[in-house]
Amino acid sequence: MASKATQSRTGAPRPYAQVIDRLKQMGLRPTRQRICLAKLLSDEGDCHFTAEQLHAKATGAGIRVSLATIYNTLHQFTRAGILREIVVSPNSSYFDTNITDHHHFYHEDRSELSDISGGDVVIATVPAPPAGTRVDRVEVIIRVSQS
Amino acid sequence: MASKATQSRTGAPRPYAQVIDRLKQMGLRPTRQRICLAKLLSDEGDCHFTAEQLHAKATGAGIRVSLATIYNTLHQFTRAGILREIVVSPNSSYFDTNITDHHHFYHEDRSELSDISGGDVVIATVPAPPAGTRVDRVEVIIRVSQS
DNA sequence: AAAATAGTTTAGAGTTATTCTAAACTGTTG
DNA sequence: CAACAGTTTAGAATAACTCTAAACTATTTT
Repeated sequence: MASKATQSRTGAPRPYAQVIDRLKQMGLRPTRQRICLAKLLSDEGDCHFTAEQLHAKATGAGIRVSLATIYNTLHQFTRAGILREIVVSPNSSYFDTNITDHHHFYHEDRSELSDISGGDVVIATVPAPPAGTRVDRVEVIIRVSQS
Repeated sequence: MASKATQSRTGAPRPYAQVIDRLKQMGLRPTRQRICLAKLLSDEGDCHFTAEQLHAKATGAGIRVSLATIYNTLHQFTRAGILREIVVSPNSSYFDTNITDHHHFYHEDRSELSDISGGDVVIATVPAPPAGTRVDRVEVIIRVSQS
């Protein structure tokens, strides 16, 4: 029999079960806010957003959650590896639901990120990291603007 | 005979002449603050710093300049192309006196940038920019930390 | 299933980096 | 050197977070 979390007694589908399990796996108590945000993000598909933008979208979707919780949750999700933080603008931090290895275009005039699909950036040569350090990640950002 | 700006009547060396000429070329009035900052930066050689750091260094060197002017000047110099802004940390913006084509290591634990020399990063494939846009710059940041 | 516990959320205050404002100042031009 | 236009600056303002401590809620214990 399926676990209590993934299937109800009645066998009816439980839309939040997967998300709840995932939160538990990452050691986060499945609170209403975290469940709703995780669901919102997983339903959305690959996307990029700032804390403010997520707050607006959550609020618009009827989720009552404070901006402080948005920030906490974004950082927790990032630490847990289900979100990536991308630093491209001095004005605010972006988060990305696509956690596969990939790079970005940054549209300077629209302040928007878009993914560069899979193997479209190939780095032929990577220098050795300075002595005593290891590489955490290689980031490529292609800044573009209206032509 | 050399221009008034680059050589004095007596033929004595004028340490600020070059810097003054450069400021004029970029359409900026050569004020005491701009002259001193430009001199400080050109004497320093390749380096990376935040606004606060430059302000501290200027103040330490006896240059009386406000933080607001540091910010103004950094942006003017960046617009003029003699400085590059590098966005790597959500906490503050960095500037780079090395304006040649190159990339960076970012030391996450020390919050410090270092240059990756010339051809040490080779990008084999660059995707076409999205329709209607042109590429302003390709940035590679290799994030490293103590190993 | 109530009580106890421990982890969460939140409003609002606090912080930090940066920008704005408007008054004082200074380089340039006539 | 006067007049003008561009600069600088102190201090206020803003924006994006982060912190705090009180209220809340999921989980565990009884």
